[in-house]
Amino acid sequence: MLSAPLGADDAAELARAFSALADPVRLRLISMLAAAPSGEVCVCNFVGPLSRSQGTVSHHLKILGEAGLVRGERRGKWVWYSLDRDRFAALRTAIGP
Amino acid sequence: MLSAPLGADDAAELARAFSALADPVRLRLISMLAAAPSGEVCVCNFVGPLSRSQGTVSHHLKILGEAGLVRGERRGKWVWYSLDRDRFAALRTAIGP
DNA sequence: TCGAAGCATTGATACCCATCGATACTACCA
DNA sequence: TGGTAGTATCGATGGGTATCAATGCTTCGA
Repeated sequence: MLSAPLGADDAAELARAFSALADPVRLRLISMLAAAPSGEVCVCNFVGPLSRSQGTVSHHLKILGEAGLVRGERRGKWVWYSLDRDRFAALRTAIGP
Repeated sequence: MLSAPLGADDAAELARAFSALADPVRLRLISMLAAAPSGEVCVCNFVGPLSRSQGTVSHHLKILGEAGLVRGERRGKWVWYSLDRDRFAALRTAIGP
């Protein structure tokens, strides 16, 4: 983006990606995932620290998943989420040299 | 963000910055500024290519300015806008290693 | 001094989204 | 086969925002 003009379609797609980062709850979800030693956090471990209902947390995780920033894996009753660091790298180059 | 947990206040501030990038019109404003040889573009040169009213363009430039991503300088009847590349570098490190 | 051009601001409107409570779905266990 | 716990989805609601037309403000030239 910082090195070439942007068409309307490309701009819309990139805007959707940044929209996923434009919420404090989602940024905290990401930072908690980044700080987890195992790289994974189960949904039940998000609800308390974020002071949001379980439904709201699930909603945010879905948005991050649709943006390709996180992915979830079901193991038994729990769903464990982790970051897709390649996706973050791609976004970083979009606003970088 | 990818290397440390995020408090509620820090998350809110970072979310405001990404909110400024979460709009296709603003992303195109940024890319037009980045592509300009002189690094500057006057407001009147944004209106046509973006297919938005002058008031709407001014609105978006204000939001980008409040986010610290662009700044405007009045010269005569015209206001010339340019990027703050340091601000972009700061955002880049927020989502990177 | 007056008019015109460039830009910013305002008020109104339509649309999107974060949030919650309630409910449905899935997996495990007795 | 129920019952329970974890997760996802749904419907409703309040707040935010992109957009435009209209208006106000600033600067320059006649």
